[in-house]
Amino acid sequence: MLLVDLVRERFAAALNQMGLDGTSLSQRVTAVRDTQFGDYQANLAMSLTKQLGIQDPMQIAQDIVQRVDLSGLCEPAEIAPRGFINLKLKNSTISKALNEVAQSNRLAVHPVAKPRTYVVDYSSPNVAKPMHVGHIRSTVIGDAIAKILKFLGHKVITDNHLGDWGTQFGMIIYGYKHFLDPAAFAADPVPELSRLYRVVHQLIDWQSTEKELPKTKLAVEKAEEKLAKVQAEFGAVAATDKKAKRSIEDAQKELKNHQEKLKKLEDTTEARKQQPDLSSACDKHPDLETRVLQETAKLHAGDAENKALWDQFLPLCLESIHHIYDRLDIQFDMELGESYFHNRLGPLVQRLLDNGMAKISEGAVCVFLNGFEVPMLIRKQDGAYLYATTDLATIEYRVETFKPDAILYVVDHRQGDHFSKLFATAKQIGYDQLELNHVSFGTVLGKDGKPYKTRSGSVVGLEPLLDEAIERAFQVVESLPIPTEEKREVAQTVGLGAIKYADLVHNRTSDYVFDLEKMVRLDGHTSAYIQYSYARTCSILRNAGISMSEPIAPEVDFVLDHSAERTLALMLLKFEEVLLHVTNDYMPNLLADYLYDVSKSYSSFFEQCPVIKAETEALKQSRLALCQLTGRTIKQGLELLGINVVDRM
RNA sequence: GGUGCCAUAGCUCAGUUGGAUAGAGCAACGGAUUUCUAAUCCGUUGGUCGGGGGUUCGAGUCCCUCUGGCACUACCA
Repeated sequence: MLLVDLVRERFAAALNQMGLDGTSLSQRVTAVRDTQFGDYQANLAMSLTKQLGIQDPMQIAQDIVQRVDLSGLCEPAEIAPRGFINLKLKNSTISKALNEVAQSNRLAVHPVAKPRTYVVDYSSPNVAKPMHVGHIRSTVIGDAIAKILKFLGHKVITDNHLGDWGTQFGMIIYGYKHFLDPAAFAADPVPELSRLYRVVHQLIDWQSTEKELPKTKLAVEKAEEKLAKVQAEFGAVAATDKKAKRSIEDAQKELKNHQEKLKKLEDTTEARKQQPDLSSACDKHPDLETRVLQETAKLHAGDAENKALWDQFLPLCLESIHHIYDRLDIQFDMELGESYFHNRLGPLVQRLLDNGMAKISEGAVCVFLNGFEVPMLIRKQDGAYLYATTDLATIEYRVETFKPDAILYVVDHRQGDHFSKLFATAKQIGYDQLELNHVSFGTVLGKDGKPYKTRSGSVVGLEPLLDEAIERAFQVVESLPIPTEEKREVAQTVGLGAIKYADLVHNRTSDYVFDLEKMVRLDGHTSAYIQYSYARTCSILRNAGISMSEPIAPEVDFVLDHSAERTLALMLLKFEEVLLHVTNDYMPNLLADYLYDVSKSYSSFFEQCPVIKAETEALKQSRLALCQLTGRTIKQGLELLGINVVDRM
């Protein structure tokens, strides 16, 4: 049981005596914000003045404190101005709780009383496209959430819902048929497939630029005219009339937007001139986007040639992305891509038509939703199925197969609209008991505050980033007096941890600026600092001849006289609460923050409290046990974030 | 046009169901080293929490409004 709940129980009993709802009110006993006030605070009195008809919150606080029995748990409660009740745990309470943690092989984190079944859908890249920095977030956040849920005793199925059936395959199939470099393909097929993807993508981009250019020029002209008109009409009164001023500003803004777009298109046109070969290919393959869609449609329709190419390409692509997952040390329970659900789409749509859930509108099959202006399209006019169709079929499959209580989609926030419609559709067609949750996250930005791209505008590949992080870590480790082989291992662990931690420590809903230099800096708020703290716990235990895994005694009498000892001890006891808190709203950054706090508390303890040279044997035992518990907590916590530790670094 | 998200220290970011004097890291400055790992610790400087209004005993947090930014906006995924 959580320490805070022990305290709450005592308050609940006292509040019940007063004729109040103790169970719910006692939730207002929480850890203090500011440790100068103690360990816990009860913010009850000031909110009960009306209910109790007593004006003075201090008097209510008095009443509560007189009734609450904290014996054997806390020091006598103190009442502070404005009715705060401040609590301090008895050191014996902390010592007892620490012993429970020490004797437990899971740090006294209890399996949840009501385990749920979760399907966690994360990473889910399009396999034919090269993986880039944007894929880190889904992968790392999803992995951490799944591990934490599992550790808490939930049943968790992780699924990498690969994009292996979409337009991108039409693109590489088309590229393969027209732009293949056979020698390159024979030598190493995956880079050649990536190149084909990029070529086709480039040509399509150029063609849409061609189309957009005249339109945009026209739009700029129109915006200029509009601005002139508005200025003529309102210019004279703009200084005094807010509305007039606003009209002019809007017109200016509109013009600026169109001008910027035009500039971009012109730049693209200019860049195209630098590549005459590709440019002429562009002319030879007009309306490429349609051609690509046709190749995709043929694949979906079972065309023998395209299916054979797909069968040839897919294993190659999978091998390539698995190589990255191996490096990231990420495993999935399943990898059922979109292609897996292909055969379910037709029957699903037919069933929804038959039972009246879906209707045909303008030749497309739609599910009309309450609260949404536009319906969910599940089959196009041309008979092709959509992303949404696959998603519904996937829900259907998951419910049939796993009977989950919840499905989590760890996908970036730009797909929020899609998911709210998807979930509404699912609910409407009968999945109303299922928690469908879009665990969304923000965009990875470059230092310019725009989505992270290279200078030339292409996305940044994932592997070079991993290489660089590991290389930088290696440079730091270089001087350590350990074998080269071990240095490599340390660099690997530290470099990878740096990238994962930097991603996890940010609130997932925020955009964040990707700054490799900062995250591998190895000081400040980084994983290296936490890993270093772990290595220091190992070092002390090593010097004392004690193992990390075995409890050092059946029972330790923890000495908590030094404030650094006490702070560290309380920090260690918060582990379970933090994990539960993480799963409340699927926020792994709370665990990342916690581990940093543990490390800071440990560093402070390390500076001030000699362990092996402690004044007495009893003190030494107590401090050794604190080191061991710190090490175990950090190791377990980082593991739940998908980050490893090393014994020395 | 509509919908959603965001705005906190010079920079990058935290901030729990609304709680006491708003935090961390980096940067800047000043200290600590006969070391159980200095990849460390201790201290100083730094804020009208975008503006205004409201609810509340109490608002960075909830509501309204304005400003600024981003995203999404049915036959792509």
